[in-house]
Amino acid sequence: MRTGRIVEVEAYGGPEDRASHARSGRTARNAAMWGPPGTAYVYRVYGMHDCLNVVTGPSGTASAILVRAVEPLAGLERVRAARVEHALAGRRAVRADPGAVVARLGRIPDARLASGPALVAAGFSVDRSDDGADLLDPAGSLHLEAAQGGEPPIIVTVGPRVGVAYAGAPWAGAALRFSAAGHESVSGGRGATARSSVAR
DNA sequence: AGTTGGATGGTCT
DNA sequence: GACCATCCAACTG
Repeated sequence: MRTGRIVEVEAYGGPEDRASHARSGRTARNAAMWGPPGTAYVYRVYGMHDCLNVVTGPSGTASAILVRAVEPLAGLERVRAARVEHALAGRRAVRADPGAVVARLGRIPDARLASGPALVAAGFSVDRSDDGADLLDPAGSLHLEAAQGGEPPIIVTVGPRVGVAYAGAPWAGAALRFSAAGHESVSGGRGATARSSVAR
């Protein structure tokens, strides 16, 4: 069993949101976005990375949040093993020298095993076969749970969404990215950078 | 420490 | 045929 705490998300709206996959209306790829709240929307980007979204708006509105980063809480070695498995299944160049990949992944700090949208999917073995899944079903192999409590509280930082400059104003700059301030597991390359960016 | 470019394929124009 | 809701290695300074 792998569990983790979501520490970074981005909000995407329906067809009116020029940065949303729903901007061109309903297609085969984004059909899950129009499902009921709690539906998983999993898409592939840049030809190799899968990303997990959770539908948030009512059926037919296509609102969803992208899960950008997770703090692994349990099953850490399973998460790490999934990262290795995913890497070895991927690029041909990687398969040529698997030892180096395994070594590199072995050095990743626990907190950074799922510190990016594609890393969340890799670490928790989410792929497009999960597209359309009901994340509110406690019996589902992939599902959301309420926080157990006892965790340090999160202070939320807001900012613009990543990688959507093409959308233009006001969508590109809209403050729709929400992350745990100073949290080690948020995306952004280096944990040190993420921490210092909120220092004061 | 910061920047650049390659990998890689589905989707939309 | 262009464009991506990305990641990482290999550069430069």
